[in-house]
Amino acid sequence: MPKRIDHGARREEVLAAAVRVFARKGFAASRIDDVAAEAGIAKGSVYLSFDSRDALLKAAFESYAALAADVLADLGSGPALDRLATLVRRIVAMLAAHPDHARVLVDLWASGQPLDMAAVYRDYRAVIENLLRQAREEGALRAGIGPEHAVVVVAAVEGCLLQWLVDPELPIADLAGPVIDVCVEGIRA
Amino acid sequence: MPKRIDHGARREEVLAAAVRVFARKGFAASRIDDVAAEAGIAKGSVYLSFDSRDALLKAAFESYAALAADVLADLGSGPALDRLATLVRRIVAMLAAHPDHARVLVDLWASGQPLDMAAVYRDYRAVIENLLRQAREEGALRAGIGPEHAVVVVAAVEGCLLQWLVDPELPIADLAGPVIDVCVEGIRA
Amino acid sequence: MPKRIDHGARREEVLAAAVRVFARKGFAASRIDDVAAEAGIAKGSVYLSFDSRDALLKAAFESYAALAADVLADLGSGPALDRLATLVRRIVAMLAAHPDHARVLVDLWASGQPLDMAAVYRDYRAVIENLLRQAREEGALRAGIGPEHAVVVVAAVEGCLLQWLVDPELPIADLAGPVIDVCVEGIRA
Amino acid sequence: MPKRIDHGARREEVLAAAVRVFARKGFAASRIDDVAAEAGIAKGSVYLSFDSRDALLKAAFESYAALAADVLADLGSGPALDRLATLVRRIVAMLAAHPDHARVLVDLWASGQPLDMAAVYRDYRAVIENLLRQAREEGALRAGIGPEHAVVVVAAVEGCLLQWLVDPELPIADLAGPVIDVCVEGIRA
DNA sequence: CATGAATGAGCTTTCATTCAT
DNA sequence: TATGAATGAAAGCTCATTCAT
Repeated sequence: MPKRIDHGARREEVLAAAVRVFARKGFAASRIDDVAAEAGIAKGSVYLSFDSRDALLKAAFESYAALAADVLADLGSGPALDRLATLVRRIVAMLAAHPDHARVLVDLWASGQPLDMAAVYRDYRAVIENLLRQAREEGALRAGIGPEHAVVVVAAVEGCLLQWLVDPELPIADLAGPVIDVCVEGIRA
Repeated sequence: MPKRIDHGARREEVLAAAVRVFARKGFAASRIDDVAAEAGIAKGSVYLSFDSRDALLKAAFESYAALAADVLADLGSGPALDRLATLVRRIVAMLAAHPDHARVLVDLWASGQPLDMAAVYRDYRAVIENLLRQAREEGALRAGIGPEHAVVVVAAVEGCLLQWLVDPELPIADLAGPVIDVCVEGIRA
Repeated sequence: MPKRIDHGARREEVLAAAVRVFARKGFAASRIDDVAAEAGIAKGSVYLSFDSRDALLKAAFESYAALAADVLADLGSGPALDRLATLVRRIVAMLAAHPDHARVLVDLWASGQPLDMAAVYRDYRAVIENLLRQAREEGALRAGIGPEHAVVVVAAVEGCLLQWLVDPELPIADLAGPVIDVCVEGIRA
Repeated sequence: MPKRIDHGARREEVLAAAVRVFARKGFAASRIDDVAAEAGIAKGSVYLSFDSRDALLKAAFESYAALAADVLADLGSGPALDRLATLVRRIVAMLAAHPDHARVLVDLWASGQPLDMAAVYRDYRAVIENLLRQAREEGALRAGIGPEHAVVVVAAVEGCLLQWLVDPELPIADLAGPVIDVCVEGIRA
């Protein structure tokens, strides 16, 4: 077997395999053997890239967090509520484009502490709070709506994700529109 | 330990203990020993009430589903959107009143087992679709909003729940208001 | 529930139930619950008649040993080889008449020490050695045959039993004839 | 512990250890731990070679069946009854040479599992039926004796085995002679 | 580096036995 | 006496992790 040139690349391959496996059977039912088989390497070799089974889940988390951070960054210019609509569309598109990562989210939610999911949602809300603050300054916001409603916008998107995860029949990709109808158009002045 | 008279009552006690344990450490990390200790009985005695560890999770699911069904039933009379607001308030109140059951939800979402969470959300959406249909008939609905936005309303509530589960700092009990602001008032004609 | 008058009778009932259960599923797979259910009493009540699960097997052994002893006793009068033939017929008839007891024999054979199966076969051989000794005195025995062939006669019968136990298709009841052909007629002078 | 090259060899070692343990304490009382200790490996390692405890018993059965098949094959030429005598001698020699395998036989008899001991004895009888048929054609058989007496010959051997298993004092190795006296010489014309 | 045999802690589940009623 | 809920010691099996090759 040839020696590995790029440790990082192998790590990515293994992680990708792990995410596929976790998505397929759930983290709890996923064995290191499964991940190794999916990656096409030996069980022990998984440990060359990751310290433990939990480290794989942590990496999957970080991988998702990076995806999410990408989406949250650089929303362009224009009216704040337009940027909010763009944000919603992008998140939904991202989830639909990475169904395996999305599926792993339930395991991340369920996995106790050491994964700072709270921070992910805190950042998420912070971005939207900012948009709402700007929309308020632009006078674009209906009375009674303010940054404190960011949690509801996040909820609408993540709640759609959740329903899709629980019931794959639900067409996640088509849900950006309805969410925007309610959470963007519904709060417009 | 004395003889039990009521098998059903003991079953409820064990289930309640299990739900507390699952809420505290997550289902994956919960041992039958933990449940037994929490219930104050011997490990083997858990099996007098439940066939297996998985059966405990299933029972927790059913227990939650019953709670949810209660909330969905009997929304009173009055304008449909008022009933929708009531529904949202009730669900949030129910979740806040049963934080342990709520915490177990992530395990139910993550559980690969045949728990039919999908049906729970399907029923949930169906109730709201009806309310939206009635609101439409009452002429209470803004243009562009219809039964197909039920998924967003469910999402807003479940998404708040999710954020709370992931970050217990978030005051779930205070979130009914914001959700109603957006998802009820925001869709009003 | 009425109180028991006759402890011994209840003991017999339980033992009979146990023998049926052991015959049906083998001792290893037989649970105290099974025996209790078969006897129509509660699990704990089995312990009123027997000290332990092993005690049931021991009792089954003693029960069989008594059956066997009965057959060996009182073979009537007449030429020794005729009595030997009678003995063989009786043993086979006894086994065929008590298939449950017979089936339990394999568990008795397999069950290690504290059951003195060795003594049963020792007694068995002793009786036949006596018959062969008498046959010899009667001049009824072929040259080269003597009391030391008792083990073979016992073997022929028990070997038939064994084949029947392993393969219930085999008609045990019809096997006395062939055994006598070989083991009685075959050793006649 | 170093890496194993030959999986099959390790399997044989574990099986041999298992047979020794089963012979010593009986299958019912044999723990996987015991087998592992006897084999000098860790408990979990037993499962690298065998799927379950029952699989060990099945393998022991197959191992014995192979031994038995060897003995039944290739009885040489010569008069059928001489070959029958050879067969008896060989079986007894085989049993005496493999006392552990022989001891496990009672567990195989008692095992409720689908081990098809019946087939072993069926084959066994078929071989002897053939020999008796040939003896008949050779005119070597006493009147009244025929292939239907094969069961008795098998019984005589297996019955000796049984008595030895139940009472190890009995000198199995010396029993071929008496069996032949009765079951071969006794049926000769 | 890569491998996969070996390990053994840990977990679920079973069930003989006890004993309060 | 009769009951069966309660117990808890066992035991089978799994699988993350290690490490000799």
